[in-house]
Amino acid sequence: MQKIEKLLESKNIRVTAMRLLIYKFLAEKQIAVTLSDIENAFEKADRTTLYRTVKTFEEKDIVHQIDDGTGITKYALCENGCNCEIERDLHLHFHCNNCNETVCLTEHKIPQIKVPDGFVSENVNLVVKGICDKCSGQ
Amino acid sequence: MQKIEKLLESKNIRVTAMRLLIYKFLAEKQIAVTLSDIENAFEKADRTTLYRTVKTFEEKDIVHQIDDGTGITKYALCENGCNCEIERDLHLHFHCNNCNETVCLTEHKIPQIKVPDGFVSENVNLVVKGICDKCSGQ
DNA sequence: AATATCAATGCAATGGAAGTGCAATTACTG
DNA sequence: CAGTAATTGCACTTCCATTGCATTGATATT
Repeated sequence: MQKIEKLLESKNIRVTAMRLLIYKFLAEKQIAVTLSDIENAFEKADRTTLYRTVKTFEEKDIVHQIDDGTGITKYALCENGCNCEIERDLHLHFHCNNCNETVCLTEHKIPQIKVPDGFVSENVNLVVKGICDKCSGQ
Repeated sequence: MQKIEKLLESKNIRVTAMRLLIYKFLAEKQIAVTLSDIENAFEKADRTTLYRTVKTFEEKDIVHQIDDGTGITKYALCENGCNCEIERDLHLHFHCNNCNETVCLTEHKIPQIKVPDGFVSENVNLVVKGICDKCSGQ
């Protein structure tokens, strides 16, 4: 618990009750969550606060944004080998068409993508869609 | 010009002036366009009509949708080796962070993506971001 | 401990994109 | 040419993202 406070301090953002709660919520979830998910979990809090908290986390590389093609932005903690700061580009996400959940497959590296001459690759967003392990009955 | 009519007929959708114009517009553009782009090009026409026309094209595999991470859905014609019908999944798109344009790199194949056991991959969306050939001064 | 300062929060409102219902119009069929 | 079905235009709604401003809360200084 102290660990979260240390983390926030190391990122130079103030430690508040709200931020601790939201961080904990994200940490408990193993999947990427939408703002609505967070809203539902903290009905007492204001949407804007949650929004700005997540945005702050994003700026400070505490969470990263995921665009899984559902049209709704999702967020997930930058840990478990995510290494946003170092290789902030190689995001591999899996979106389940059945349960609609999106998970980060951080342990699976993205193969090198070749682009034509004249193009400069700075960043890769890769979303694989299909059926996740839970839904495939496995 | 007759070619477009033939195409529409072969897809079993009616040939209308609107559809011919929108198709021509998409064909002229070498990049993926948003609904707003189309709106700006056809200011006399109604948003809804344009929206539904594109949706119809999408259903009939005349255009495909692109989610390049800008949060706004883009569309591009399914030609030049796109082969939506056959391998409707292997979309490689390049989004330029400078000019904000998105192009289809259909000639560049996506390498095989491995997913963990229990996950079933049905579909892959890959967007590479960076600087395009026009903007790199090349 | 009181206060000044700046950040964080809550409320209200806005904007943009996506989507729907319905009436009017247009295209095809016989 | 009439009838049917699809297409178009208008109005409206919904949902998510975002901003302005006043208020509350936290940190630093005295």
